Amino acid sequence: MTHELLIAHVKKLVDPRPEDLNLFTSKLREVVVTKGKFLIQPDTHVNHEYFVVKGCLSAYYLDKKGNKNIVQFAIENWWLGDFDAFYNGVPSKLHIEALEDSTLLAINYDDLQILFQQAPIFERYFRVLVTSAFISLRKRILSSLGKSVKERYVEFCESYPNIEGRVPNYQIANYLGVSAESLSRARRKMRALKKT
Amino acid sequence: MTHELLIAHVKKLVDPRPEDLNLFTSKLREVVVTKGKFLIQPDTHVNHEYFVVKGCLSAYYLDKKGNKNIVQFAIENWWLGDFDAFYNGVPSKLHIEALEDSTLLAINYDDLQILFQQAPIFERYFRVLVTSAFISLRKRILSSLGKSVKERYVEFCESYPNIEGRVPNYQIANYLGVSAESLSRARRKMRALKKT
DNA sequence: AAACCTAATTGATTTAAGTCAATCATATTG
DNA sequence: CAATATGATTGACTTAAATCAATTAGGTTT
Repeated sequence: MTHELLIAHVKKLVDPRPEDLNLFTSKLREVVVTKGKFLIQPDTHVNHEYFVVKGCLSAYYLDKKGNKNIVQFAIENWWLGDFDAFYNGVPSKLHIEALEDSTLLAINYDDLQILFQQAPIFERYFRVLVTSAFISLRKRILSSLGKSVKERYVEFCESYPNIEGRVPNYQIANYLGVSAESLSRARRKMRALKKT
Repeated sequence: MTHELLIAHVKKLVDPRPEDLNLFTSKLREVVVTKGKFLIQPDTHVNHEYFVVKGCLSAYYLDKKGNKNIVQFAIENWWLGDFDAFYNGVPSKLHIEALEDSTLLAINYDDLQILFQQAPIFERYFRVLVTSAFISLRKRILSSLGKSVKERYVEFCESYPNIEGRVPNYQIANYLGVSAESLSRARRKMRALKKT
C-alpha cells in the first residue's frame, strides 16, 4: 500500500494507536501529477496538504518583476503545500510543480480538523513536524545571510543529499538565491580543491 | 496579573476552557532579565520557552569566525527560546540577550508535556503558533534572497512596526544580514525619496 | 550521424554591497 | 561644562556576485 511510507513517517515522530492510524489513512486520497504539471497554482483556494510518496516537486512564487523564487523542493517523505493558504484560507501565492512524475497522498482541510478532534495524537504529529520544519528554515536563513555561494551550496548538499542529480543546478541556484553562473563557478572551485 | 497578556494571546488562537487556562497559568514562572544580561547562553541545556510580557530581547548565534548573526528579535507578545535545543534536547547554540530590562513568563519542558496531555488544546495552540512562525520565516527567506537592502529594510519595518527605535540600527542591519553602513545608505536614499 | 534542445560552463564587464577609516551626533557621566 | 561612549553617517576603495554574451556538453529525436 502507498500508505506505508507515510505511516512509517508518523511512527517516527509520535506513537499512535492502530485506530488512530486507521482513521488517518481513511482520510487520505492518492494524487498523481505528471512531470511539468501543477499541483497548486496561484490565486486558487488550497484545500489540501500533500505527502510525497514518489517523485520530486518544487514550490515557487513569482514576484512582481516576474522572477521565480523557489521556496521548497520536496521528494519522498516530505510534506508539501501552501501552509499560508491552507491554514489561513487566503488565496495561494505559490506554484507547486512536479519535476518528475509524482505520487502524493492528500489530506483535506476539513478532514484534518476532524482528525485533530478525534485523534489528537495527530495534532501532536503536525506540531512536531512544523516545529522541525521551522528549525530547518531557521538554519536556511542563517545560511543565506552572510555566507558565500560555496558555503551555501555545501550546506544545501548536506541538507538534501538525495536531491542532487534529480534537480537541475539552475533550479538549485534559484533556491539558494544565486545565479546559475555563480553556482557553476562555485562548484568548479570545489572540484579544483578536491583534486589537489 | 502578568498572565493576562499571555491569556489574551492564547485566546486569540484557540478557545480553551477556564480549567485549561488555570492549568496553564499554574505552570508559568515569571522571569526578569535586566538589560545586557542573558536568558540563554550557548552550550547550555535549555529547559524553558519564554513569552515576553515586557521588554525587548535578541537571539543570535556566533559562527566559527566569531561573527554575530541575529536570528530573532522579540518584544511584548512574542514567544522566544531555542526550539532546537528545547525540543531536541541538544545543547543551545544561541545567545538570548535582553536589549531592555525585560519580564518574561517561562514554561518548563516537562510541565509543557504534562500540559499537552491534560489540556490538548495547548498542543493546538503551539501548533498554530509554530505554523504561523514558519509562514513568517518563509516570508523572511524570500525577502533575504534576491531583494535589495532597501526593500528588505522596508519589509522589516512593516513586519516589526514596534521595534524601530527600540533596537539600534546596526542590530537591525545584522538581522537583515547587511552591514550597518549599507543600511545607513539605504535609509538615506529612502529619506531623499520621501522629501521630493 | 545530423539536427535540435536544454543545461552547464566560461569569459568579460558591471554593480551592489562590504570593508576600512574618519567624522559627526547624541546621550551619559564625572 | 568638558569628557567620554555609543551609534550613525559619509567617503574612498575593494570585492563577491550579477549580468550579458558566447561556447560547450549531453541527451533526444529524426
